[in-house]
Amino acid sequence: MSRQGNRRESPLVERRARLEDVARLASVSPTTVSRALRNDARISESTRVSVQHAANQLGYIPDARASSLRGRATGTIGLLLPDVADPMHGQIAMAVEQAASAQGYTVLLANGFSDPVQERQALQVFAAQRTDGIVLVGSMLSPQEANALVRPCPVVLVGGENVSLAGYKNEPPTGSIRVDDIRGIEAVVEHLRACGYRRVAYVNGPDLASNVTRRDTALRSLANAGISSALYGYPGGVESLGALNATVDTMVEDRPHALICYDDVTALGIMDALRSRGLRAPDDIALVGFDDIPFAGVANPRLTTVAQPSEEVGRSAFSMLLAGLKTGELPPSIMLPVRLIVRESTIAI
Amino acid sequence: MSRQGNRRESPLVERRARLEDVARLASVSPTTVSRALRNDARISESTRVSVQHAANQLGYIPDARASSLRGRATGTIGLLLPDVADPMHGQIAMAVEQAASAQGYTVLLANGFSDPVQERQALQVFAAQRTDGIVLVGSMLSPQEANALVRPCPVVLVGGENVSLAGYKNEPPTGSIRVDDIRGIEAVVEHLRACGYRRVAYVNGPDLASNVTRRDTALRSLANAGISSALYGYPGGVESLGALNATVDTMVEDRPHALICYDDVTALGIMDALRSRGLRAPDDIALVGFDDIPFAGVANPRLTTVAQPSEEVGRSAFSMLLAGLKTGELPPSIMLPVRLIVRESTIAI
DNA sequence: CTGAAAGCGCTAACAG
DNA sequence: CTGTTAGCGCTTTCAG
Repeated sequence: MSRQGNRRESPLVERRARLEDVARLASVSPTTVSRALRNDARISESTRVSVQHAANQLGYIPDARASSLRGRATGTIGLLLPDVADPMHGQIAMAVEQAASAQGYTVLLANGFSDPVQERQALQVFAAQRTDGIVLVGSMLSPQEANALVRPCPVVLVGGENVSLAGYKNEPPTGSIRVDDIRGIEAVVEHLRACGYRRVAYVNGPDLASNVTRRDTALRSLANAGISSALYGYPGGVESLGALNATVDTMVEDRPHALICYDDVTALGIMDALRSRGLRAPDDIALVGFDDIPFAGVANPRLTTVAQPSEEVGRSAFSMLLAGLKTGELPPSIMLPVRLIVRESTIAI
Repeated sequence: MSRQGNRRESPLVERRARLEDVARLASVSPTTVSRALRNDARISESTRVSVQHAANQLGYIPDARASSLRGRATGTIGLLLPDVADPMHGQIAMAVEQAASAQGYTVLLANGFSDPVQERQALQVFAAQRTDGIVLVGSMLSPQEANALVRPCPVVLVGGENVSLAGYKNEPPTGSIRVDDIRGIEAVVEHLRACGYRRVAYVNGPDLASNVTRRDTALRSLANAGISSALYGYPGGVESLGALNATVDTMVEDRPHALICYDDVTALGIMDALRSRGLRAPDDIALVGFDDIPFAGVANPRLTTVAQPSEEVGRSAFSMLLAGLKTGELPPSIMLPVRLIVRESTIAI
């Protein structure tokens, strides 16, 4: 009975079946069981059936850790994003998980909360778990640091890197996915110009590449269009929808004609704060968001925004990772298109 | 050099450092390294320091699979919910992950999409990964089946079980978390009664315990209050916000005074559909939701709803699981309180 | 305080 | 077509 002979035969605490238990029940060797269960070609049909039967009878579920230890891959990927509770990130997470599980991969999830310390910890955990690959969304870490932390595990970057100075300009040529923030904002500015707004402000987001790109593009395009511009501070994420007061008070004084907000969550929060002060979009101040989260379309007024294909971002991230896993090299970076959706929060004046 | 002697000394492909590499560099045995790195009490300070140094130098990250294989626990938990992209589930997921990682646990995420087949697969994956415990949110499976699939892994149930006939009445006395749907809906009905609405309808949700409880309670309370009631079909989740037309057309004909919706997502979708038809809450039809997702408070009109403590649900789920892991027995089931939040979508008539 | 040896559950060589 | 043997990287007895 091999090395297992000293194991208790009638354990008081329920024990999971092992390969050897199945082997014994089916009267074959563990190797044969292993092969039969994985549909190895060189196992006879009759053996396979009896092994399957024995396995079912015992409720045998192979230990993924043990097999990955001997084999190569773990069949797991790590997903690190700022906050799954955020609508945009939630959609990306959903899509990544869906794509991954369709290919037999399991997703380890971690929230970084835009905190470099927490992000590093999460990456270390992924490394310790030996994930086959990692999807990193909206990280505060430089691609270099992230890669170094988990090397040689491939990492796909979504939404660019931390922005210190010109850091965001030299994006990696490979394994990175971003959305066309520049064209999106350019379309917004053109739309606002066509509407006739002469004083427009940008409402800042967190220190991520996407925000910097959107802000810089907005300010530049506005200048090019001869529209006067201003900049407001970041009022906080989805958590603090009611805590925008300081920023909004300033707006009420300045009374810009239109606001380009970093994202929809920000725009919706401001829309509400404005309403509390008796102001309504688009009549008093026009409002534009970014992302097109599901609630943007049912806000009142419905929010004009730049739609980004969040689910496709998630799917692409996983398939890029999968390609990297198979070929040993990550595919070239891609830029996903966005689309201006004009709704009710902007109007020609 | 022990059994590793046959390994390539200069691997072309970068290799992760192993315990043995650290041991060699620090001139101690692997055992000592293992103990030093885990701060075992019986290692001298000097040894510990030099081992730490060697480990850092090599960028050593212990293999969690290997250590869990020899030891007992994997330090992972499985989280299965219908859809992380849903605001409510996203918040729960966030809270579970946050609580888990604070205790050194890693979360495996899976979306079940309210599909029993996908839920079973996900649970099998968790079992294969040997998660220490599982948090099951809004599952379609019976607690019995779920437990059987992953036994002996403890599972905490959130939001009750599949509902076939009276199935939801005998909830497990242990390891289960739910919110007080009954009191929530009773408060809603009382509020609507006080407002003076005489014809109220309930808008159905998916076949989950929470929906059945809310619906049954609504219908019963309405009858008790002498208010005429009706029932509308489930118009779909967050995905199909624009696809409520059939249901809404019926409403426009029937013209109930108020609608109690299964959840906020439903209510917000209906609010928008009503607006498309020129009807506005609360003047034409009053609207009540459930959950108090972040966007409920910034809708226009702001949505009257029953607030449930989603993040606390997530935290409680994890701490209940943790307690179960430590004591070997899941704590008694708990019921979390809810709170009616009256906003603008209902008003006294 | 430290080390040698024996596995955790499984799969990948090698035989036959 | 099937079985035997040796580990995957780590921790844990059991000896010093």
